[in-house]
Amino acid sequence: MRERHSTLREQRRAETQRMIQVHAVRLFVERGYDGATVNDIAEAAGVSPMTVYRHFPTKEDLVLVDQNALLVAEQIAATPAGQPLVRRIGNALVDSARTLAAGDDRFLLARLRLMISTPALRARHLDNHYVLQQAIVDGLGDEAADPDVAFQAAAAASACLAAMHTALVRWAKDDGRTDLPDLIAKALAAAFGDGTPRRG
Amino acid sequence: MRERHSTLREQRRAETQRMIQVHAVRLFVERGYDGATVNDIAEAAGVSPMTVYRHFPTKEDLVLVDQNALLVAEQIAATPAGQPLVRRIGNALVDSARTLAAGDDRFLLARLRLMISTPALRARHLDNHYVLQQAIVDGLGDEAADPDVAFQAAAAASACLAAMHTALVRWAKDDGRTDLPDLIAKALAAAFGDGTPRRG
DNA sequence: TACCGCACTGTTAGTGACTAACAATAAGGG
DNA sequence: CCCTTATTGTTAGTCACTAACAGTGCGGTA
Repeated sequence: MRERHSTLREQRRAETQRMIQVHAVRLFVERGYDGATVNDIAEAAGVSPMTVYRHFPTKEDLVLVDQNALLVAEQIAATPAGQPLVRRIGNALVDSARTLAAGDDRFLLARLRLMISTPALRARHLDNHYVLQQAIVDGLGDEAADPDVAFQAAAAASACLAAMHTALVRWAKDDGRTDLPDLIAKALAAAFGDGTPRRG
Repeated sequence: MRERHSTLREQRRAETQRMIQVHAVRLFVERGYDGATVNDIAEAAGVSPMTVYRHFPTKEDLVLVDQNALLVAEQIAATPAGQPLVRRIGNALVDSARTLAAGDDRFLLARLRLMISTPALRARHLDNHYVLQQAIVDGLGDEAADPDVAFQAAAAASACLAAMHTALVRWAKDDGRTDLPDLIAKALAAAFGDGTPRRG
């Protein structure tokens, strides 16, 4: 069989991956992103440097890896096509932030702070938004069959994501005390007009 | 004297810098970004690799270096404070694009295509927008004294820049045939509402 | 239970981006 | 003409990242 594969193997793999990332973020926080080499992280995690690279293709991925990205694209594609794009995308972002903020907290915050303060990480993080934007437009499918519509959707999506990023920065600056979904809603409102996306 | 410095020295420096960048972009287009090493570029430009690094701190800068960035921030700060932020920023972006498109063309297009297709360059390019956003907010000065206003301005600015980036991508895809300022205006309209940016 | 395939890991050697430190050259100002 | 200094070249080194090969243990199979 090819399906229904390993359980113990997958567990081990996921565990070492988690361990590597935890030690990486810890060292980055302690010494700064440039102050900790991949070899340091490997040693701290008790694995070989090569193993680190097999789990995280680049050093940046040690901070950036995160699965909730594509979730947003699906969420948008699932929303009814009636409302304007910025509202649909905005609502999806706020909702996904709600589920996101429900999870961990300190670890996410530490990673986010690293992403904001380290230029290389910040750049990659913003590029992920670009990729996500493409996914959003692709997820619209037939709705964006017309190139002009696709272009408008891309513009709206990237604008929404950028506004959300501003909220993330603010959230990190406030040490996670403020409500993230609310903050995102405020950022969207500031960019697109009062009360446009969402309410309540 | 420290001021009113060199003329010949500055000319030589600017010339070698331009030469390095021209050869770099040419080689990147020919062989791809990863296909041309900094040593290759140095050899092509007839300088030592170290000289390349002194003019362009990173390999990415060989494509990204561009002075029209800060121009936008000044342009926005110069606009009257009456209208809403997205409109002011949008107008400034359209205007700066107008002056930008008046200059060269093929070289700019080649660089832009590299920035879009190469993940590392695309990431850095987007990060430049982040830096520019900060500059825009700082340029508002007293207007953004209130943290909440500054936050809203940041959200609006980043959203505008993201929309502009979408226009740049489209422009590059159209091989520069369409009118860039017009395309940016369309992207802003798609994101922020029909007609000229914003209302209410 | 014994066997075999494959996922995971470690080791080694290498490339390429980037830095630090020192020496040589040439432009600018007095 | 002399002194300062900006610019460049050279060397040696660090670090992120890759390719290739070998060892080990899990997973299914006979």
